Amino acid sequence: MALDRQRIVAEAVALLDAEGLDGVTTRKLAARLGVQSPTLYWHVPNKAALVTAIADAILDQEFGDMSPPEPDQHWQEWLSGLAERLRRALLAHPDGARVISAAQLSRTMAAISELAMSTLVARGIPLRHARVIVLTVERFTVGHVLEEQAPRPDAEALKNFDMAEFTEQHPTVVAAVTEYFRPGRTVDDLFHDCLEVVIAGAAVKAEAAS
Amino acid sequence: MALDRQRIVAEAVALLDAEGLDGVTTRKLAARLGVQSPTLYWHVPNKAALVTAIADAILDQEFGDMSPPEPDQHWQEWLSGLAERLRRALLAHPDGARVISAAQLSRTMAAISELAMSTLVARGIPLRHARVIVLTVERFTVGHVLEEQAPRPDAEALKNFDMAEFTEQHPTVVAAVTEYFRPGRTVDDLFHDCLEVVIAGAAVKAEAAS
DNA sequence: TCTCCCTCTCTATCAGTGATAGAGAGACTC
DNA sequence: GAGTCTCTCTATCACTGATAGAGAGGGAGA
Repeated sequence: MALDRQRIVAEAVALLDAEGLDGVTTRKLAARLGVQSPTLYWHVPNKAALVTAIADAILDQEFGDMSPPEPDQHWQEWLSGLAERLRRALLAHPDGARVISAAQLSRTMAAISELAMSTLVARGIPLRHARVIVLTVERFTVGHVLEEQAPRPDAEALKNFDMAEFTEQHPTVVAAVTEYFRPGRTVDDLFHDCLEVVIAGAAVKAEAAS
Repeated sequence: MALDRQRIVAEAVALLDAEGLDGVTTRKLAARLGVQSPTLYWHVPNKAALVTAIADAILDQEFGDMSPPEPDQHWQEWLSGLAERLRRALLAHPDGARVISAAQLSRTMAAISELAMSTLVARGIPLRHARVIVLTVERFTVGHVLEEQAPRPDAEALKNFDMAEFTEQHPTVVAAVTEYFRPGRTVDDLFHDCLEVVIAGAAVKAEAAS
């Protein structure tokens, strides 16, 4: 099969899935493609461009079809769904959030912003506020998933970690975590609750502005 | 001067300031300390631990003194100030947000969370909601600064970038950016406006819960 | 004083990284 | 058939985090 940019990126995503972002090296990627690593540089200028391409591929998988809300749908609900989809796209691959935050000038991310801002404007929200709301939702979502995907601390880090001492110094944090994750609650609920905070604020600001 | 962990971390922060996170290598750091690189491994188990230590140092610079709000201060205002301080701490060093998001089990970040959550609880907000609000503010702030500190796209990336085409495909985004950054407006204003969205949502949720 | 041990730094080396120079195979064009 | 363009190769570079193991120096106990 002929080697081209598209096949390189597809294989890079597969490598990302198998080994995480740190495992995506030019040599391993080339090996998977049955080729020597310098060959990749004929098709891709450098690794940063490759990561950006991976980011676009990841987003495209979830945002292949992007559509504005139905006329009878509240924009809050629609925007909330967009954020949930963004999170799903990032969680679908190891280090997905790191990949997106390392990407430079992602086309797909720009398309998402365009759709979201124009949708809010169409609902009568002033452009300035539309931008602020969309940026807030996007950045919160990326920040949140980044934390969700943070690697479990390695053994070396845990050796110096005294749970009893931590509990003593951070009783509220520990209580909040244990209280929050009662049986049946998941990390999805946590994101949903946090997102609700952001969306509620967006509604307040939009109301005040229009 | 004797080499110890504290001096290593201080010099690592200086190196971060001079060259950014990618410039913080064990060799360069050792050279600055007048020592060979393997020596560092006597004092620090590995590079991840070093980065975590840098993260704590960065946060400590801004959060050396942490205090709950005055009795007559609204928690919204206080929490907002906390987020502004967090942002300032991250912006004070190149790649500050990347450093914090790469840190594993930062003590200082935990202390910030503890103070914030306990403060909200003391103001009558249920523990569950206090946690959600604090996490939302923290993750939004890190996500936002991460984007603020994203490197300007390199020349290679810009070569394939057609501004006219981008403007055509993303008219709302381009219009929003140009409209937003009128003379006198800065990136600080953008963060402030986005933060207001989050805090407004927090107020709504806190009100509904208590 | 001699010896042992503990603390800390060293040299040497490893496997792996992104990237470039430049040779060369194959196909396509004039 | 000659020339050129496209793509892949080998060889190599400077650099990374990390480990093994030698050895210098000081303090403690005999």
